[in-house]
Amino acid sequence: MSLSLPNPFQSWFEKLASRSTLGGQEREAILRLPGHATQVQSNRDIVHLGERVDHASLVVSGLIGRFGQNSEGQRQIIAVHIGGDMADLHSVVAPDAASALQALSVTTILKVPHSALREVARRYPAIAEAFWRESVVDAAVLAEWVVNVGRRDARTRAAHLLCEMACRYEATDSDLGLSFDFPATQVHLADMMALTAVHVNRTLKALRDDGLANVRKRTVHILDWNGIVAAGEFDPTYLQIAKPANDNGSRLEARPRSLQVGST
Amino acid sequence: MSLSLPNPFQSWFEKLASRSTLGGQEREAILRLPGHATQVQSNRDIVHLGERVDHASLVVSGLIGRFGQNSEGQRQIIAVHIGGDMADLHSVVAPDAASALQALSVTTILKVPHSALREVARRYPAIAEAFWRESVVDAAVLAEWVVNVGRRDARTRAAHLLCEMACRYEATDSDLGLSFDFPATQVHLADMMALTAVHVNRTLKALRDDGLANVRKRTVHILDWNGIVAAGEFDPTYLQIAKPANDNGSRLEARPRSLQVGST
DNA sequence: GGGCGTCATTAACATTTGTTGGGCGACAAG
DNA sequence: CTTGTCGCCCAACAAATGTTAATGACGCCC
Repeated sequence: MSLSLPNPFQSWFEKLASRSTLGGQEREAILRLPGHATQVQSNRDIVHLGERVDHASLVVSGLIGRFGQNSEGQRQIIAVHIGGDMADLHSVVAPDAASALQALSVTTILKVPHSALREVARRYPAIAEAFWRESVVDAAVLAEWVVNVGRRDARTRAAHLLCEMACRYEATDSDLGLSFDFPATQVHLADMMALTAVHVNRTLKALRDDGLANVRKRTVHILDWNGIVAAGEFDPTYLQIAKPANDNGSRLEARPRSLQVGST
Repeated sequence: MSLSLPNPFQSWFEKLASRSTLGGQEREAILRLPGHATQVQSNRDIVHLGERVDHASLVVSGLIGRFGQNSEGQRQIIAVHIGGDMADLHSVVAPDAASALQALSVTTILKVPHSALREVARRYPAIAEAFWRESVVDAAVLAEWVVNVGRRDARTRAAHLLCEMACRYEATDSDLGLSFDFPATQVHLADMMALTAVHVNRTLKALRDDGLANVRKRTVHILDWNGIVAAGEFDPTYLQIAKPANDNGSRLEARPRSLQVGST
């Protein structure tokens, strides 16, 4: 299980460095960033809708959801963030929150001042570019969510979400590919997938009955990776997760349907 | 109608400058960017899925859609871009296209080399930040689309889309607030709203019958702005469109439901 | 150890949206 | 002028998902 949470900035840096070229100086600058640790209870706002923030939130452990503007009680989770994710890096350039950030479980975050982030970005252009690229990757995930919610039926949608989370958890710890703690209730899942909670229940039952995945007690067990990838029409390229150097480090066989990341 | 398309870079610069602080030098740098004009026929790809591009596409006139990865024939439009939009600025930091770009009507674009964009970003940190911010605003629009597709019924969804487009067209030309050319077919609209074309037809008829909007012949006429804003639960803040200096320049009364952009 | 709240589960029924199939008008090509 | 295509429009029926309501399991607090 490795001794989780070594230094939150460490794992964030690794994620940045897997997508952007960053040197030793940049590494030092990231690792020396200031941060204020905070623990948040389940279903409590981390950032309120419309609030102007002066810091970004790095998730240390737990689970965070970004909630879209709900009109008449209807909520929609726009994105989720797990340990190692900077949940609102974009707030550095857009401090007026257009959506709320809420803990989906007991979560500990590190509040990182915008001023410090701007400072490292100003000083190291490679970091500025890496920050921009992270925002772009977040947008790519968002785009995939539009497709998921818009054009896939409940079963496919659920399978796709589970595949995405499996890949993301595995990227933080290669042990977590097929079995990971995902502390979201069925109501939360409903808000992610744009379904009702009871239909989520029906759908998860179907996946369980088909031997694809067991989502229970806030833990996800993938029982048949190839099966659930097929059921979810899942292609991980949009996540822009670099392949681990030793490719048997991954329990998850990528199976792109139509495109391959260029390797030149 | 103003003499449309003065200099495409001019209108793009104005949009950038409305959200970011850019000075005279930055202005010059943007205006002097190189660009290769191209005309694209309706329903032709501008960027293919998986293609690696070395330029971004600035829309001069017409309409462009970004298409999500469709699995089994099902298509989903993730975003649309009108004149004055840089359709894939994000490709500068993520050149492998995760989604296709397609013209929805006869469209003319300006291909701007990534090298030139990187150059101005490297040279002017304020431009680098402005580019990042544009990507963040695009992501905010995407987030709103997730909500729209996920949590609003067909009627609300259509009204919301029309409101969004009205605001965006008006931002490019204040005459275009209540009546604008929107050359998307009902099939395109279906792909934007995650409905079938026949249900789009039903829905537009309902909006017409209710005296809210007339969408016909690829032209949109908003008949009752307050009515359609209410029907679409529309709050324009996510678009991050600055208010014009003389506030009676706008035919569109913003009517935020729950939050106001900070004005300090 | 009992009571209480949250979460998961299921059933019966209601509603929205999709599907199929057809017709009509505009327009371009022959 | 004829034919074919495309886009819009509509109706009848089918399927997916939402709604409401009830129950049981579990953990927490007093």
